Amino acid sequence: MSKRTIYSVVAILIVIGIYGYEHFLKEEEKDEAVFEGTQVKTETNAYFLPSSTTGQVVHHDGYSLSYSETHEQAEWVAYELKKSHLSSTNHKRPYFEIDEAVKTGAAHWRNYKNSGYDRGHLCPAGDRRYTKQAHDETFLTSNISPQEHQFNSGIWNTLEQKVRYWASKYDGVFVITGGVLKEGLETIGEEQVSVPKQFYKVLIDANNGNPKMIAFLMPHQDSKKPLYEFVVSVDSIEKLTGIDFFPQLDDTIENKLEASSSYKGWSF
DNA sequence: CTGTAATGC
DNA sequence: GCATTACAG
Repeated sequence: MSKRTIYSVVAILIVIGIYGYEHFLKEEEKDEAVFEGTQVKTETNAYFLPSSTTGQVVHHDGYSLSYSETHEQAEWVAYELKKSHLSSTNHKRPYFEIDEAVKTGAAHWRNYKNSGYDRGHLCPAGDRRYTKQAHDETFLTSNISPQEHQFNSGIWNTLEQKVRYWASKYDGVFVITGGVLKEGLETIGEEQVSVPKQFYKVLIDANNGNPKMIAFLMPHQDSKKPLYEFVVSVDSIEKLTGIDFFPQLDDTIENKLEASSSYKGWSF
């Protein structure tokens, strides 16, 4: 073969490659549009996604998030915890990585180094133990918030374990969680990652015809109080954060469920 | 479970 | 930077 022929073949291959790659990207986008738009709750984790106040929603395989560039962390992380997700498999802790899907640039883990605060998971690693891939995916810096170790390993951990208990008991729950982000918070690191003064968790169990919700709001400090002392209405968290939870629900149902601060139906 | 830190290559 | 080990609530 002459050099010229080889060059031609290479050129053609590159063109085919670029075309194929773009075609592939379009297919991906199309899938996602269908996924977010019309598909209902059977398989999707998009169905219960809250509104974003930042305009930057990122989807991963195991969870979705809305990233706040000003606070260098997610304003919410949302995921479904199915009963089938619960696993006792042990995985080695990987290193935290910058979430490349966050286009404004997610924070580096060095911001947390020697800050005195934990890299506190929002979507807990313990909820994604069913595969190594799902587990490791929680170690993105878009999925963490600075937390006091006493809080993280204390009452927050207790709440996360209670969520796993409910996921098992009610055959799955949908979880939305994050820190309450406001102006003027203490920050850590060069990138100024905000340290929330409160953390929230909102749950919905919609596995039968009678959906139920529960929401928790916790001060950023450990506590010996029982978990139910931290139950609040979803409405109050919406007011605090500006996030609209469950906008896809029928308004009548949404209004009724979100106004309630009762934990009837959730066994502690 | 939730994590940090020290050490060695 | 990565791997291993030790430690703490």
